[in-house]
Amino acid sequence: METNDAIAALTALGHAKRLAIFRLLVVAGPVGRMAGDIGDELGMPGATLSFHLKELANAGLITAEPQGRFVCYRAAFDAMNGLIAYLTYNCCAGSTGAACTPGSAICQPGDGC
Amino acid sequence: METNDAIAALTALGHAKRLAIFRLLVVAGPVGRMAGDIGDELGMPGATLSFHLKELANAGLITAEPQGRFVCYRAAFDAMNGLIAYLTYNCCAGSTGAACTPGSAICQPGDGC
DNA sequence: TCGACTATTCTAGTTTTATGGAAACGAATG
DNA sequence: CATTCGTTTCCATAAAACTAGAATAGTCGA
Repeated sequence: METNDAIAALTALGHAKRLAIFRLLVVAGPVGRMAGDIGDELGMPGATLSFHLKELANAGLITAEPQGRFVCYRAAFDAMNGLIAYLTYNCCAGSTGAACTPGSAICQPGDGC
Repeated sequence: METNDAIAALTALGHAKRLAIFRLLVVAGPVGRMAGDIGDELGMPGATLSFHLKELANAGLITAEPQGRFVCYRAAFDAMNGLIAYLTYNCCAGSTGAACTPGSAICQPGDGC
């Protein structure tokens, strides 16, 4: 992931509503969610939702697939992992000190963290 | 990490100069860098640098330690890892499908990725 | 105490981004 | 074809963020 892509992704995520949308899609997984479904769950007007969905799509963080009248949005997991890799790349100049354990904090429900 | 902390961190990082500062400090590791040192390397005026450093510090992404006339800035690795954990938490509702491998993309120089 | 040096705060002007009502668009349904 | 429904675009207003010169505050060496 290039610097400009990382900036675009971080800018897109640095907003309450967009982060909520993205998290919803991350949890939803590869199945994705319909646009209206997202709007209902997050309680935002269609115009506002569409604006933020476009921002996320432009940043490469989500993808849109029209299905008839509906549009299915999905998180772009490659982009998410690429962003994480960008943030932590060459952490502490590559040394493996205690402070630099990128990814060590990743956990899932039930992991006890 | 709470949602508001994550938003603050992502907003702070979603800016070219701040991301450059943060990456510099991530690579620098626990030793950190002096403020003027950062300004020299990134070529930005003192006032602008100070503004962005404060933003990053407010977001909890970096810490400042005055050392006489100088101020040493360091990346807050806990915050970085917490942010990554927030982004990927409960990915795909916890299933371990191929699309959902949070942290799998993390790599260091020489990893061949 | 003085002057040199480092860093921050003040301040104002410019630019960018967010919001949501209204209208328009496209696809399915009858 | 006409209608309905989900979604997007248009637009004007409102709000927030970026930038950097100038002034200020703290620290060190002489």
